[in-house]
Parts: sequence; C-alpha cells; structure tokens
Amino acid sequence: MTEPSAHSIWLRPERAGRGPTPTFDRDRIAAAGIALADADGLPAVTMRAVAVALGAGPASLYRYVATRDELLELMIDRVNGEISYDALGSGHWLDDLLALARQSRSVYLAHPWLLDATAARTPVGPHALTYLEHALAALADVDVSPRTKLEAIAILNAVVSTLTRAEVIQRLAGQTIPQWQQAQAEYLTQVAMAGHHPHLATALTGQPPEAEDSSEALFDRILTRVLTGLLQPDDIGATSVRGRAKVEPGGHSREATEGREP
Amino acid sequence: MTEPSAHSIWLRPERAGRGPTPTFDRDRIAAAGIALADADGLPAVTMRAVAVALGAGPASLYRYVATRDELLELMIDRVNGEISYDALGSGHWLDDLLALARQSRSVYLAHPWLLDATAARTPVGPHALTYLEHALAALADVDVSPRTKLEAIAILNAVVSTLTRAEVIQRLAGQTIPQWQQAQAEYLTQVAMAGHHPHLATALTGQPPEAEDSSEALFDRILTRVLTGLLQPDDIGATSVRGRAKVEPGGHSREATEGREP
DNA sequence: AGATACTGCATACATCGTTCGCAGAACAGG
DNA sequence: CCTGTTCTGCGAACGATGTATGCAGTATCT
Repeated sequence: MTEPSAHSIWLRPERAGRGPTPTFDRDRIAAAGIALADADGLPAVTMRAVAVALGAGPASLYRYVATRDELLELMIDRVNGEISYDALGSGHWLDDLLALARQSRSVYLAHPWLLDATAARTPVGPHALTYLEHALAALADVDVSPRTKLEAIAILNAVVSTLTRAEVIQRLAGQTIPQWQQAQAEYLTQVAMAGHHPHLATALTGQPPEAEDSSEALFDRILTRVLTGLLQPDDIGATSVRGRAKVEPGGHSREATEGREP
Repeated sequence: MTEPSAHSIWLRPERAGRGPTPTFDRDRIAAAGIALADADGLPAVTMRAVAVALGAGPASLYRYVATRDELLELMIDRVNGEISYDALGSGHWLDDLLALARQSRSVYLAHPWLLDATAARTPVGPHALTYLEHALAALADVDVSPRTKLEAIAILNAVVSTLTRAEVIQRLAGQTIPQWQQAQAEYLTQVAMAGHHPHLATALTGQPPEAEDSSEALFDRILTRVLTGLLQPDDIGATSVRGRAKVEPGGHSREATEGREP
C-alpha cells in the first residue's frame, strides 16, 4: 500500500527524522514566498525565485513541497495565521462573525495576492480550519442546521473577498494609473452611452465621489445585511420573499408575490 | 499618441479592412477554446492547442488576440452569450434577479471551467454588460442608490459562483473519486476528531445525505435570503452596526435575530 | 500600378514547473 | 565504531508554455 493519501501536504509529516537535518522548514519557505508575493505579486512567486531568496538551489524546494500549488497552500495558511480571535466571544453571533470578517479583510488588504490565490481554491490548512471552527462557534446558538451554517460561512467568505477585491482595485486606482483600467472605464462609458444600455448609463453617471461611507462602514453594513438575511430560521425564506414581510403560517406556496401593489 | 487604449480587446476593432481576408474570427477562436475547455478543463486551453484545433499554425492566433488572457476573455464572453433573458420582466425585481441567477448557474454548470476563469477577473465583455444592464433594469424600481445596486449585483454574482462551485465539486464527488478529495475528507475528520475543533466535529458528523432539498431549491432559497437582506432601503442597516463599538455579553439581543414585527 | 497594411506561419527564445541522479550527512542497529 | 539505510541539497536537464520576430504573400486604397 502506498502512503495513505500523501496528496495533501497537511497529511504529510514535515519531517521524517531519518536523514540529515533539513536546512529550512515549511514556515520559512512560506515566509519567503509571501515576501515575494507581497513585493511583486503572485506571478513573482516562482520556484526558482523562492529558492534563491532562501539561498538554495533551484530544485531544493521539492524536498519540502511536492508542487508549486502546495507552496501556495503553505503561503495561504501562513497568512491565515495572522488572524486574531481576541475580539470574539461577544455573545452576539453577528458581532462575532463581523469581527471575523474584519480580520479576514485585514489579511486580504495586507496581502492582496491572497485574493488571487484563494480565488480558485478553498483553503483547508490548519489555520483555515481554526477560522472555520471559530465561525461555527460564533453560530453555536443560532437555530439553523449545521449545513446552513457552513453555507453561510462559505458565502460570508465569498462576500468578504468580493468586497475586499473591490477595495484593493479602488486603492490601486488611487495611486498608480493602471492603463487597463483606464481602458475599461473608457470602454464602459462608451458602451453605456451608445444607447442600448440605459440603466447602465444612469448607474455610471451617478454621483461617483459623493460623500461616501468609509470602507469599513460599507463593509460592515453589507455584511450585516447579507448575514441577517442568510441566517433566518430555517423555515423562513422559502415561503416569504420579502424579508420583512409577515410569514403566513400554512402558506406554502413559493410565489413571490407578496407586498406588491397591483 | 498611441492607439487609444488598445489594452482591451473590446476596444480593438475585430478587423481593420486592409489586408487579406482573415481565415478565422474571434468567435470561431473562442468556440475552439471553449470546446477544449469543456473537454479537458482550462489548462488544456493553450495557444498551440487552440491553433491546431483550428488547423492553424502555433503563432497564428496572435493575429486575433494579443495574449492568452484575451483568448480567455473571448471564451468567457461567448458563453455569457448563452444566457437567455426571456424569463425577465415579471415586474418583481426579486423574481427577475433569481431568473438571471439561474441562467448564470446554468452557464456555470455547462462550462465548469468558467468558475476558474472568472475567479480572478471580472468579465467586462459585451455580453457581460448586457447581463449587467438587465440586472440593473430589474432593480429599476427598487429605492436604493445605484451604488448599492451595483454592489448587490456583484455580491449576487459572487454568491452564485460560490454556490455553483460547491455544486460542481459535489457532482464530481458523485461520479469519479478524485483522490485529493478523499485525502481532504480524511484530513478534515482527522483534525476535527483530534479534539481541538468541537464545533467542526459536530458540524461534520451531522446528517450528510439526509433528505435535502434539490439543488435548485437550495439555490433559490439562499439567493432569496441574500438579496432580500442586501436590498433593504438604504437607511436600514447602516445604523445598526455603528451604534455599539463596545460589545457587552448578555446585552440586548440584536434586531437581526428577532423578527421585524413591530 | 504602386504603396500600404494586413495575413498566415515557421522558427526561435525565455521562462516556467518538474524530474533525475549523485555526493554526502544524519540516524539505527549491531 | 562501523555499516547500511534513508534522507538532504542541488546541478543539470527535459518538456511545455507564452510570446516575439521576420518573411512571403494578398487584399485594399490612392
């Protein structure tokens, strides 16, 4: 039999104490990759670059990591370790989840490449599981199925990354002037003004730099709405479309025709 | 002056009718790429592979596309063209947005690589703008700021892709047995049972294959909750979070957990 | 007709992830 | 202490990929 699923790096012991003492360890390698990514983005994290950053030969990393993807997983999990759980335990699940989300946002802002790294994969490293554990703990007293809780957390993470991505892009637009974005703006207005997209046009010609809330306030407001909408008791929501509409007991029709004037 | 932002393929005319008649066009190239991606996933879409699929030389594609990323944009926009807007115009914004979301889900399910392709980038092709236009049209009568509408649509898309990704993964788990997933499951239970993650353990040992709703019902239910939560009038939800920088355990139950009845 | 500006394409290059094989270091057992 | 085993670092190389370049030919414009 082969080793039971060495397909995940988290199941493989970091050291099998037989041979010579390794020069590095997973954490140092992850740190080196993170430094490169912080400085020059994800594409700068190549096997050779990380190797020379560590003062090692180009192929030495493969003693610690089976593939580049595993290196990225190491990096992801290490920055997930920057999350603090001190502000939790308020007794209010929403406050706790918001605190978690803010921590997550902080990590994204500190390491923007994390947005791209986690876009395709779902992190499952130890720190990610710790995060998940705390999120579930926050929801311990909420009366929905575990399944619903996991869904809510997954969606929460998706919304956090979406909001933070928008924030990062907007921040980039502030200092540097990426030409592709200039092009996109030009193209967008051009299409919108062509006449076939009236709603888009009005949406874009709205008040752009108006007195907006701070990013944090916006972040909290949206997440609050999403979470309160998501985590209603399990039997609500399937029958009532309008969140604040009174739920008629016995009304099992899924018609979304409530609260509308004929 | 250089050409005004030829950085986006959508700003560049497909043909500048000067030279010989091109053998292909963007749509055929996109179709070839889509066929490859449908069959063998995104990594199978290499410049050479698409070229030989078209019966062309390895470097010929660069007459139509400046980079591989642009080829992906072409593919993304072409599958976005599969969206139908027939079921819209119900007069109920929620129904219309749900119809849009279901269409989006269908496209994701038909072309799972789209999940990876759109994970990092935000599609801005013509069909994506048409989609956005219809989404904004559905929200025309909702009394929130344009900004809020755009946010809601962005989050809607993020949630749709998150849910659909889960669906695709679950579908793959059904037929084939990807070993990395076997490994993940093993690892997850192993960590959960180690004792340090009690909530995770209970969440995982829940009733997995219980009588669940159909995927479509689940999809609709979650999206309904998210959307109704998001698109409350703009003055609600902004004040609820800000009021208390200080969290006290055992304090007032939040208005989110209780119903909205006066 | 000539100039122009495009087309297809073969070739080439740089870079990347990854594999292979070997010399040497640490540990286990006697 | 010695010997075998098992690991380590790593130089070198392989295959694949995205992309640039130059050339021969063709369609359009003046």
